[in-house]
Amino acid sequence: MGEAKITDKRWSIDLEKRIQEAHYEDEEEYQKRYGFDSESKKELFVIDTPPPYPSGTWHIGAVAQYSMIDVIARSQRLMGKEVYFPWGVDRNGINIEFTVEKKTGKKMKTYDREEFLNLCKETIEEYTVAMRKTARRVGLSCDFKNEYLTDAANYRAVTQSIFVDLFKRGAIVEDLRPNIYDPIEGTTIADAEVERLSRKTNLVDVIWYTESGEEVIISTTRPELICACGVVVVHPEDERYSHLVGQKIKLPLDVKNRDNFVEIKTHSSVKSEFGSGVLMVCSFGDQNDVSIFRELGIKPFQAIDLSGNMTEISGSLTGLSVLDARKLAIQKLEEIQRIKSIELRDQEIPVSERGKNPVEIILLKEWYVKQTHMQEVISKLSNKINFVPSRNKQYLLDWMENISIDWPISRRRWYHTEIPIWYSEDESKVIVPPSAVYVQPWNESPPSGSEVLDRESREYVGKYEDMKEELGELCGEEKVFDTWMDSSNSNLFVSGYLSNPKMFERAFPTGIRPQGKEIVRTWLYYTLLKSALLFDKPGFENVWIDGLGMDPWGRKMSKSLGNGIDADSVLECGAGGRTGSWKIKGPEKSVQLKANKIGSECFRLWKACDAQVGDDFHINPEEIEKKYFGVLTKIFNVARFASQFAVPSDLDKKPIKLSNADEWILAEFSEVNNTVKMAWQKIDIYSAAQSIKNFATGVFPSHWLEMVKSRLYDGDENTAWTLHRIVRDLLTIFSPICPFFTHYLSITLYGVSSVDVREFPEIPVADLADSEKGNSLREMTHHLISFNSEIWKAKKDAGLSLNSPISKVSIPDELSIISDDLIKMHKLE
RNA sequence: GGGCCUGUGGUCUAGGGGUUUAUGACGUCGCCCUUACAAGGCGAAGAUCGCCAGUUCGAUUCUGGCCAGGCCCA
Repeated sequence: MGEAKITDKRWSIDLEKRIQEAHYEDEEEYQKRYGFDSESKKELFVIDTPPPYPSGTWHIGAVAQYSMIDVIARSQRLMGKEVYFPWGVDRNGINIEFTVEKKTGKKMKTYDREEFLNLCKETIEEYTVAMRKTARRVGLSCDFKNEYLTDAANYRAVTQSIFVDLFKRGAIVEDLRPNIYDPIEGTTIADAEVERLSRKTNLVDVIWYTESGEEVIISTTRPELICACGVVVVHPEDERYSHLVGQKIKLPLDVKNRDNFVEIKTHSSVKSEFGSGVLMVCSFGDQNDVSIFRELGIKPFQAIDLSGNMTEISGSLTGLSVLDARKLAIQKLEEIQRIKSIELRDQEIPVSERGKNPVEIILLKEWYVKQTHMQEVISKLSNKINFVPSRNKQYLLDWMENISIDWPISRRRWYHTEIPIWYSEDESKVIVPPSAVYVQPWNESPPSGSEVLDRESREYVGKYEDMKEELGELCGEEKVFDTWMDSSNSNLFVSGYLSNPKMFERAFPTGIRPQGKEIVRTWLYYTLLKSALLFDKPGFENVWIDGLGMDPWGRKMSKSLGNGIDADSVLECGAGGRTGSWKIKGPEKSVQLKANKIGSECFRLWKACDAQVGDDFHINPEEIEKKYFGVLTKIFNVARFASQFAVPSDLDKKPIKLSNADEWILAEFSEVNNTVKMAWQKIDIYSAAQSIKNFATGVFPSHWLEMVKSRLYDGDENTAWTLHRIVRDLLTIFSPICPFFTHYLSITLYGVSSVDVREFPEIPVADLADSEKGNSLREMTHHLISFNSEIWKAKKDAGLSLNSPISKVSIPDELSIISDDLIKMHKLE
């Protein structure tokens, strides 16, 4: 026995930060530790890290989830796999465009396109820096050196190449479909940009006649859209009209190039009490019209053109603006005595956020990925994927059930990946770039190696270089991709698609997709769709779907509720002696939460132990500290205690003769070890964490250590071997959860870091693992626990201190083989 | 508004028609202090397993409805 090698009295946040900083400082060593070798002979395990979107603050729930992804990465390394844990940042999209618009007070389309892109890039870079810092602070073992950015050329090139590939195969089509459009600004807008304004509008009751001559009143605020009416609907339970269902009804105004009769059908969205209870459905008066057209499978008419004027089908209204057309339509209906009444009403009309212009839903030519035919295929392929937890697969299946239209992938925005296509002057041919080359068609000509394809048949026509002259003046596509188009090939990108075919061969399907349940319908689904379209394979071997971080009462954290908790404040709580305090709005009143020390290790331990994967979890810093910092203290002290005894020279070689007590604890530990190994295999963090915690803070220190203390003090080398062997391996199997904590202890005690172990430890006690002998030893455990309790209680009842002798105690038969140790432990006489 | 997921002491969790007077942990409350330990020990309180019906000899467990929270869609 000597001086304790571990001199710190306890784990502290300052110590944690020191270790962490050293860990990340030496890049070479870091790379050696966590880098990825695609040519390794080991099994490759690629993690499709969810690239976070930098938007200022990183949600603590997401950080918690990320720390668990790190646990997965580290545990798989420990299991001997070659793990690629990439670090990516998602930077495409409307979010950053909005941020820049807000910051500068200038709308995107008032900028020069290139200038705006540069502004976005600069701004997003600022946010990215903060995110990288938090990623390290929570201890992620990502490959930071090879950071990928979704707005970088190499990433966007993959998105574009996949587009070209799918386009050639006919899996991507152009089509006219409804979009929200601001006719004054001349741009598509997203749902998020629509505002509602109250205005006075005329509600016109128009008289229609059915084919059998029956009069039907239909109320509308949009009489100019009668020409785009595709169907007239009534509520299925409205008895007043049930006899009309199935009949045809004549449009009351003249139209051109279309049938002037439409059918009367039923739809549950009709409000019978509104007006006459009969609704004309036009393409497109509002979003409800869109969904009725879609549901009933009716082909929409294009009544309004890109400049907001009426198209040919409106007959005599052609060329008029929407407002003028409405006036004329009313006038014409009056002339033919088809107006029963006109009432001025308040109405909420959708306008564009920017121009306050009434928006229209119009048909626009956009790009779509065909997906309706793929549902069965994806469903079958997903049966080959292991979902953790399995029940969360249901989110995916339910979503796929509901898919009825193709996936629109084009957007009229800027800070996104460009759709890589040019059109020939006569629009009959398209030019696409070669694979793995990033292009900006709005800004440049096709690069060398581009191909010319027939726009309709997609057949190869020739090389761009050879055909330059005959193609005429090219028109580069100005539209960009929906950002899910980028995100949905993250697994391909990180698995080496295009960049490393040899690796891709081995690494795809990607090892695991970890993600939150809220984006199963987008990220997961679209990724599986692409993997299915491109390779007819499932995208992943495993999909790990976690719940979301909630406030201490289980509510969503949001700015408006004032119940958010900043991730950095929890990770830094306790650093430099600074405590943490959070003022949070509870359901009734504001609550002040306080904690002295948390840090990354405690935070990770909490998430691993406290929240089963898949369900939403409550985040309360006070509880994180109260429940889990003590666990760290306990394990720290076990290690500190062990550190005063010399480490036997060969921990791998079991001493020839071990005492019964030592064999017993080794039998217990080998079972824990097995449980943990199985748990890591099944990506079951919770079970691994629980069994490590229970052993390390329970039976190991309280019962075994107490029992063999005197032998340790007496210099029993075999017991010292048992002690160190268990402590060392315990730190190793614990290292995925608390890497810096275990790194520090293991380096100090054994000179080897537990985070560097690349083979799951096997306790050299095969005869004690899954054997009769082992079982009978483990059978002893509960007898021992209750016997110890009895003695401690007896001493307490007798008013004796625990280290004073006690007499007249008989050791139960079950414990006879360790009676010597028990006598010493309790000073039995 | 629609679909889906979840609902076990204050918190997290095990279980899954009767051996259940419901598992374990943390927290809480007493009492005591022992040489790694502000996770030391002993003890106590605390749950009609969200609510209501149904199936059944029997339901926390199965079915349906409702309620609450969550996610997504509109």
